Amino acid sequence: MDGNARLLLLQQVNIFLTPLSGCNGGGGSEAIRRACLPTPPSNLFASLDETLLARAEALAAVDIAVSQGKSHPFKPDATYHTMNSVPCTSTSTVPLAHHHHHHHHHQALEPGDLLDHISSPSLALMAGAGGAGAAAAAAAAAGQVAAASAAAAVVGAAGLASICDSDTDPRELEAFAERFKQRRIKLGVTQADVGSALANLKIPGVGSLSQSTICRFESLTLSHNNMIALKPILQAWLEEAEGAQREKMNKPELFNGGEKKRKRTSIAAPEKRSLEAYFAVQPRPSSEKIAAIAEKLDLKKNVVRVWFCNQRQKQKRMKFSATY
DNA sequence: ATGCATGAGGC
DNA sequence: CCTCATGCATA
Repeated sequence: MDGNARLLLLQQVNIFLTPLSGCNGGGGSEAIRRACLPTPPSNLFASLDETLLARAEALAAVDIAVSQGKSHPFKPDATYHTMNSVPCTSTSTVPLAHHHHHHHHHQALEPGDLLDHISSPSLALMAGAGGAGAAAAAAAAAGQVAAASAAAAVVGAAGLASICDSDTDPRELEAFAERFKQRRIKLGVTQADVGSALANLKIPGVGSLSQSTICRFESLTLSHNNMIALKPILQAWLEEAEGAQREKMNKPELFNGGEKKRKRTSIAAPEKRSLEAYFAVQPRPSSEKIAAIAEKLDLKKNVVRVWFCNQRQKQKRMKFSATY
């Protein structure tokens, strides 16, 4: 009962100061664009059945012995392509060196958490094709335009002059996220509150969001497109909330009825290490491999499949790397 | 704050 | 079955 309440309170208090949020790195035009890499001609892992799996597990074993710290230089660079060729007012052209905003972790760290970097450095493949479509759809739901421009780069000059969102730049997003959090806290509002309050904005196509999503926005652990899509919405809320701070935002969003407790299967550390090792070798295993892995680790196949999906998603998240 | 999950939209 | 945006349940 009040466990939740306490959690929320903790979240409100969990604030860290921003060292240099004021830096204006306007020259975001040189976004990182790692388009489709030359696909590995042939499947090097073709003969992978027992051998590689075994090796992966061996790696995992070694990893157990070696891994102590959680810090490592690996940065899963984001793979968003900024196909936005709109000549907006985004011309400060001051390519700053990207400082690494450090993503703070909370107090309770798990011992065997993620260490997705046992990988051979050669694999940095990303997909750019499916992203645009899905992003466009998602953006449509959120009432966005940025993704639309990406999906239809050709249409850009056609008839839509409304695509002047000069916020494709990670720096700007980071700065906004930071400001957002600060102001939100100043309003004495929790992430969960923000999420549900969004529905009150009555923006077509925009409903409520969860605490998770707000949190992820603030900590930049969303995809680039997702960040861009959410920014204007959250910005709208922020202004609304600050403007009407004198009022009582009564949000009687009541969900009644069915209790369908979803259960979260927890993958034990050893299994997780193995999965990570497999992932390093082959991020996208076939159905058969997944089945094999699942059996070895004594996990449900679907659990393994979802794990790989989530792992891939993680890799694509907003954790920028230097653009040097 | 994050791990595992669901579902929509696509090939 | 994948990717993506999101969320429930939890550490």
